Amino acid sequence: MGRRSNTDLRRQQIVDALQSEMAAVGFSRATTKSIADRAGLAPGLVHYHFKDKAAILDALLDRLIAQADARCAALTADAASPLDKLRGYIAARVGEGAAAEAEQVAVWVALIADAMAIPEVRERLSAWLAGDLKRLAAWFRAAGMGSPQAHAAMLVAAVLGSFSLHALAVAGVPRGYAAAQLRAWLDALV
Amino acid sequence: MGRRSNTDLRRQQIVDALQSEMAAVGFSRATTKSIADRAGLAPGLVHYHFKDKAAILDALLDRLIAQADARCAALTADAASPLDKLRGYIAARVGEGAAAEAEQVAVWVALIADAMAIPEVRERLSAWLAGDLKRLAAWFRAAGMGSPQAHAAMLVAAVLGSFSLHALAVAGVPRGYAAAQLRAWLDALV
Amino acid sequence: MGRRSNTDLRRQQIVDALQSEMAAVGFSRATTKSIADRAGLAPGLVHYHFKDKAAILDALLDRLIAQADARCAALTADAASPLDKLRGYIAARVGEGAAAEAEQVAVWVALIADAMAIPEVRERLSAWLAGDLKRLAAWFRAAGMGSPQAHAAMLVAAVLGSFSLHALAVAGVPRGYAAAQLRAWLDALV
Amino acid sequence: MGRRSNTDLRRQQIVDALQSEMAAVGFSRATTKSIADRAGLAPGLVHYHFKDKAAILDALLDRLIAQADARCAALTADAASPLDKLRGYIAARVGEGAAAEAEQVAVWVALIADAMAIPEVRERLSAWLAGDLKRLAAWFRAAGMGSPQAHAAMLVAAVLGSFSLHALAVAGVPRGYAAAQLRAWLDALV
DNA sequence: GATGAATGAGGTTTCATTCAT
DNA sequence: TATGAATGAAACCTCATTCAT
Repeated sequence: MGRRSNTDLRRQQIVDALQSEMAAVGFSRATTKSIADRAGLAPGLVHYHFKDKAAILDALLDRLIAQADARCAALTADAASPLDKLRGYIAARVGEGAAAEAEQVAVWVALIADAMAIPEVRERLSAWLAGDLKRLAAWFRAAGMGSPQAHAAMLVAAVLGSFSLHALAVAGVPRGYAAAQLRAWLDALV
Repeated sequence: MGRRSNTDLRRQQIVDALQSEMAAVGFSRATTKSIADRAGLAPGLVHYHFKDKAAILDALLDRLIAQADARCAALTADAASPLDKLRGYIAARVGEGAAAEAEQVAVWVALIADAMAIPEVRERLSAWLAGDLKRLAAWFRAAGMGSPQAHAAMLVAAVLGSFSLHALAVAGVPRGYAAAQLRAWLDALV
Repeated sequence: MGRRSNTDLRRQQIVDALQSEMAAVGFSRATTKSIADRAGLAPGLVHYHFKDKAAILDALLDRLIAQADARCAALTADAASPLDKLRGYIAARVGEGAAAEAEQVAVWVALIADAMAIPEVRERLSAWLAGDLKRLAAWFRAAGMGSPQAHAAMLVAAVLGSFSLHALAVAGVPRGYAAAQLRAWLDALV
Repeated sequence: MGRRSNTDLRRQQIVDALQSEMAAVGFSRATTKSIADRAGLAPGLVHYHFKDKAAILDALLDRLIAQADARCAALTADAASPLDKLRGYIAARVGEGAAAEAEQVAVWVALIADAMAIPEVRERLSAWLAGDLKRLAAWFRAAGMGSPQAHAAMLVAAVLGSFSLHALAVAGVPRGYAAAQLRAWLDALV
């Protein structure tokens, strides 16, 4: 008896819709109605499944971080050396199809800007990146390089910056430059 | 003979205020009232001096680009070699006091995110960065390096990314890492 | 032969829940969901058993009036004199455990306020109180007192007011003052 | 230069409108639109002058309490004895034209019900009534009567209850019964 | 130029009610 | 009977913009 719950599906749809909206117009320009429309749902339903707009953003952040972590884990798992782990990280972040979808890249850029205005988001992103930084620094150290933290910061910065450049669709940016350049930089450091 | 016009002063105050607001909450969360308050002016006055909110953003963009260009010009003007010009660029963008003020950095990050949603802003930023890219590529080429466009893109990406990292206040980022790392990268390229 | 109907139980549960909600937040702030939650039922079930929110209120009013009447009847039934009937009324309304439960008192106060906005409720309450008034006036008259209607009105007013005072949790109100004071007032009238 | 402020006038109008709305339908049924309509103002203007609905209620409470206090002060000021002060209090609360306007009485009844659901309102009302109670008890004591607190509570309860009875428009309630009855009760106590 | 009130569209959220299962 | 998702109207509030003074 009773009705089967489809909450998980609906939540996914709504989070998908927010992701698209954020890529297109950012978080504060995304309206609950535009999200509902994009998801093909009635406006009220959005708030049936999420307390408020911020909760959808939260769920999206969960997902993006999980995806990024998974991708990174997959590409560093069977790395033989710290150096290979670093290569895996680069591939995970800016390699083929890494952020192949322009949408995902745009979302990250929007997210970073919004993070500054929404404390909770800022803290989550900041903490997550700090974790990446720490892990990268450890690998740089294990690979016998000096100033591992500076290298780690540079690497993360380059990744984030390549997202911005991509999102802005700047003319004159060669295809696949980021992965190639970062790998070359890494090799030069050894 | 009437009073002296103070239009320029007022416009500056308003643009200053928008800059602070954008650094704090981004463009779409900045309200005309919050801008007016921060400028110490009455709300109505904002629209006397600017057609609408977008016009203030336009003026801010004018100023930010002019400042960045001026700084870059100053630090590359008397560079003897292409390599020194590149060093000048790095210093201009991430050197001591370059964007020393957290506010300016935050504004750039916000601007990039907003750019994706406001076509006019996106085109201006994109065109401006494309210009930087072109100039940098020319210098890389003149310095005898291969794939100058890729190097230029990497350099710009690293700069933008260091802004994001700074704006997010990520823990574990060493002070002044960006300038040092980019200079070392440049030297290694030679 | 189907299952045994539990409609009556369900209706009771729902009315109970509305009573609690009204005591806590009043009728218009009580939502069908909050009522369902408190009753431990699914939201949809509320409207299966009641046409709409107003119908639950109606049922609650039925019950509250019936309880109050029953209590009054019990305490005046074997009164020997009109004066004893009046004493019974006082005991029924403000005596030990009369509205001992803060919840019931709060519900009455909320009900009276809502009555002003919901014509049907107002008419029912008004008619019911008019009946009380009439009965009380008859007893006052039978006890040989002048201006029986005024006495009756005073008595009812004092009862209702003591509910308000109780619901507001005003400091400095002695325990059990209402019954004591009203009995003394009655004795003084003789 | 500039525009003369009319904030005080507007705030009064808005508070007036809320008072009427509350008398008619209570606080939670009063909508910002209905308040604006009644005040003859545009909806947005309400929020220009008040942060939110609760702020209007706050201002209304300020005014109602001030009016009630003023009336009480006026009628007890030149009382020769504690007993006369008590008579003044009764006149102030339920005397001729005291709450002559049905609207004011209805507002008080609505307010008491809402008080239970809005902590801030409850505390203000509760504290204010506690103050009345204290003052009344002092007068009863000064008049040489026993259990002054109980008498004070009874008096306040009777007043509040007479408001409820009035608001409900119960049939069979004699005109002016409250003042007469309470005066008689007071005399009998001596 | 300057002030601050006024407007009204639109955004977020709530919720009574309906309905598919 | 029962469940819980779905709907859409309406409530509250925000804010860019206009306008009277």
